[in-house]
Amino acid sequence: MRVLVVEDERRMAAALQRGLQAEGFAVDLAHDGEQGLHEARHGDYDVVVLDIMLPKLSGYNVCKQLRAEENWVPILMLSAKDGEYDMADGLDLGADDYLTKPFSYVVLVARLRALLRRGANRRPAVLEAGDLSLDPARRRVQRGEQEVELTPREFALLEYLMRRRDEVVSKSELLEHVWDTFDTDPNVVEVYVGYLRRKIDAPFGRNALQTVRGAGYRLAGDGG
Amino acid sequence: MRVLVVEDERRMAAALQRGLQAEGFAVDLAHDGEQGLHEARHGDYDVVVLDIMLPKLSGYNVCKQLRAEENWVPILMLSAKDGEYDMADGLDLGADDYLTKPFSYVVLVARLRALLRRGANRRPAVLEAGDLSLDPARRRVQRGEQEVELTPREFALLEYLMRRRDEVVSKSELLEHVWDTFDTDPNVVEVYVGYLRRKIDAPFGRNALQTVRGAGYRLAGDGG
DNA sequence: CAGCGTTCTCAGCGGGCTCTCAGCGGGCGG
DNA sequence: CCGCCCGCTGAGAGCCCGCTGAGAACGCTG
Repeated sequence: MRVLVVEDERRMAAALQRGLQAEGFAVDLAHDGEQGLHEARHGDYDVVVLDIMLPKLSGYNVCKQLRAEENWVPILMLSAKDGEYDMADGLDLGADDYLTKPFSYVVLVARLRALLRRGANRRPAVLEAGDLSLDPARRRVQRGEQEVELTPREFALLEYLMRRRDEVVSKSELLEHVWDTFDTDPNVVEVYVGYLRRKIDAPFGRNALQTVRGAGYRLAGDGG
Repeated sequence: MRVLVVEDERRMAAALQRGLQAEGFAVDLAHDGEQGLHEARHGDYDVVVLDIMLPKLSGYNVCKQLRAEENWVPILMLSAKDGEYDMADGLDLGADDYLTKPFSYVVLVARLRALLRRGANRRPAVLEAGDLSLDPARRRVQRGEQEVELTPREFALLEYLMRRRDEVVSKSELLEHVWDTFDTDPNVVEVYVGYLRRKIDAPFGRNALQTVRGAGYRLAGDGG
């Protein structure tokens, strides 16, 4: 199991490395946020231990950045007891667990194993675009706190557009991937886009579902 | 899988060659920047391992040059620990990954495989000419931070000109590739060039879309 | 069988987009 | 200096694209 430890305090980093190697992990170190982000991107790790207070780029931002890139490597965050960051924020940003310094190796190792066991790369179920969220597993759509009811076809259409958010998707692509046909009248897409707009945009005065004349539709990544 | 290793230190180069061959790669060597650039251009490699400190032409410049020529072969950069170049600059210039010396074969090979897996030749989605940018997937055009709205025909015309930036493109070529006809009145091209100028040049006091009397049009690579 | 929800078709309409045309201006050659 | 030709532009006609309301077909449930 490959572990990346991102920690600027040399003594702490070295201690973690020794301790984890003794537990049978392959441990690499990064000593600042930028380096940590880079290693996490390219190093193919099973789990990342990420200090919050780091030079150049905070652990907070490293985590945010990774998740924004759809990188779902499990992250365990470390924080000093009275850090300026609230750990709850860390979890909101996509960390999977956290520990407050000081902590014991035993606890750290136990948490790491728990993360690994829980199944790595469990990408969050929900797709998001601004305050618009869609949960494929639960088949739920929300605009902010407000739940929105969709028919199966509407749901499939929105899901596909959200997976490709910010891209322009042509009607023929939608027919192929949502309707599973290609020689149908594209008007049916227009009709369903209209239905969706009346449910997720119009009631909220928003404009997430944009028409790109002559090209297709685009779901705005910021939710309109 | 063909790998080009550009490295001036003979011993290091030979060691890399042996190590990578043992992993099943076909390895070619270049011993300075100029030679490396030449090989990378013509050798049809799947990935390039590029040292930064090189005689004649730095790896830094080799990378920059290749990207300027729209060559998107994956590049992994190597640097001495305290090199004068910041690795972040390397990534800005279009390298895909980097390693700091000393490194282990295991890590190098893992990174190479990651690069290859990630899908080589992932050309950047956006076309650029100075501060003018066009993103085909998102169907977006920007002059600096300002977004510009284009109709489908205007967009297609600008996309074609940007793909051939700095070249003079004749009206008949434009009719063929943008309008998909050849016996139409070329005046329609003049009309649309006029539309484009009013959207991407005039409001910004720029002059990207240049007329070459008797020959056609040229889109200035620096955005005018 | 009735009632309901969902999907899809159809036709009309409104407007943006495309293209044509004619007139004008300026560069260039004679 | 004159005239021609190339390219630019404003106006406008027609068309095509996308939106919408209505309703038919279908399946599911009670």
